[in-house]
Amino acid sequence: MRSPRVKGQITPCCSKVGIKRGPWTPEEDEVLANFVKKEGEGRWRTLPKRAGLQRCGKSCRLRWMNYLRPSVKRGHIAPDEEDLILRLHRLLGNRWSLIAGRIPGRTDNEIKNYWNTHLSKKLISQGIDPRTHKPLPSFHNNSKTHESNNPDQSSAPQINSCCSQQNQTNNVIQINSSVVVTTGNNWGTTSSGKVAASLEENGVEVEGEVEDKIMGEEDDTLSSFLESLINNNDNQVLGNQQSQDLHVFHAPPPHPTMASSSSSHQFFDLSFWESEFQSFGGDHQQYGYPFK
DNA sequence: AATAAACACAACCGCGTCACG
DNA sequence: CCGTGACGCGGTTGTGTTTAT
Repeated sequence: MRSPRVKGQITPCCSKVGIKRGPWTPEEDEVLANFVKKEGEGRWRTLPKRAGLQRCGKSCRLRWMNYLRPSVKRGHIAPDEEDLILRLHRLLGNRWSLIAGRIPGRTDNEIKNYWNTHLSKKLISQGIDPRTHKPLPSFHNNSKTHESNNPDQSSAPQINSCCSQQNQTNNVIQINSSVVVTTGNNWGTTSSGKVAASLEENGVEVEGEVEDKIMGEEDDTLSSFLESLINNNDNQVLGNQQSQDLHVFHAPPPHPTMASSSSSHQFFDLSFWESEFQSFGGDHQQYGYPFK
C-alpha cells in the first residue's frame, strides 16, 4: 500500500542541501530503529523529517531493510545457503530481490554482494561462467567475456527459442484454472532473466514468461514453481518419474511460524514439500532438499 | 613499519513500475 | 487516460579493513 501523493512536494532525495550521506552512526541507527518500530515501515519520503534524521528517505529505507530490520540475519553465509543462492541464480539470474525472498533473513544487497565478491569468482575458478552457469569458452577467446555472450536485450522473450539457459526436465504446474505451465520440453531463463517455459491457456499454447503469468496469483504459486524447478533440475526427482510427468502442484499452505511474515516465505513449509515428495515415493534427504 | 593492493560490504544512484489524483 | 510521485530494484561507487610486499 502506497501513501497518497501530495502535489507540489519536493523529494528530499533530489535536494541534497542538509542531507547527510555516508556511513550511519549508532545514534542514527537507534533513532531510525526506534521510529520504525513505533510507526511501522513505509512513508519513507517523509520519515526523516518525522523521525528527526538528516537523511533522505531512500537512505533510511535502505538502512532499515538491509541492516536494522530484526529479521535480518547477519554473518557468515552457510554452505546450504550458498548452494541455494547458486541454484536460484541459475534459475533467475541477477534478480537479487527474488532470490533473497527465498532465503530467510538475507537481503538482496547482501546476496548481491556475496555473489559479486565470492560466488562469481568461485564459479570462474571452476571454469563456469557465473552469468550463464555454463562452462566458460576456451581460453583463447576469453578476452571479452563480459560482453561476448550478452543476449539481445531488445528482443521480446520467446519461449523455447531464446532462453539463455535451457534445461531438460518434466513437470507441469497449474497456475490457475486456465493457465498450465509445462516444462516437459525445455525451460530456462530468457534474456530478461525471467523463467520461461511452455505455457498453455485453456489448452492453447501461448507465448509468455511464467512469472508474468503468475503475477497476480498467490505468491505461493511462484514459490511452488521455483521449488519444483530447483528440485527437478538438480536432482531429477520428478524427471525420472516418467509416469508422474503430469503432476500438478498446488500452492502450499502457509507454515505456522511464517503465517504472519511475508507470503514469499510460505515457501518454506516443509510439511507440504515432504508430503509432495512422499507422493512420489521421494525422500527429501536423499535428494538433497535444500532447506533444514 | 610503511605503503600499496586486494577485498568486503555498506551506501548511493538512476530507472522502472505502480498507485493515486 | 495521463501526469506525478513513492517505492523498490539492480548496478555501481565509496570506504574501511586486511593482506602482501
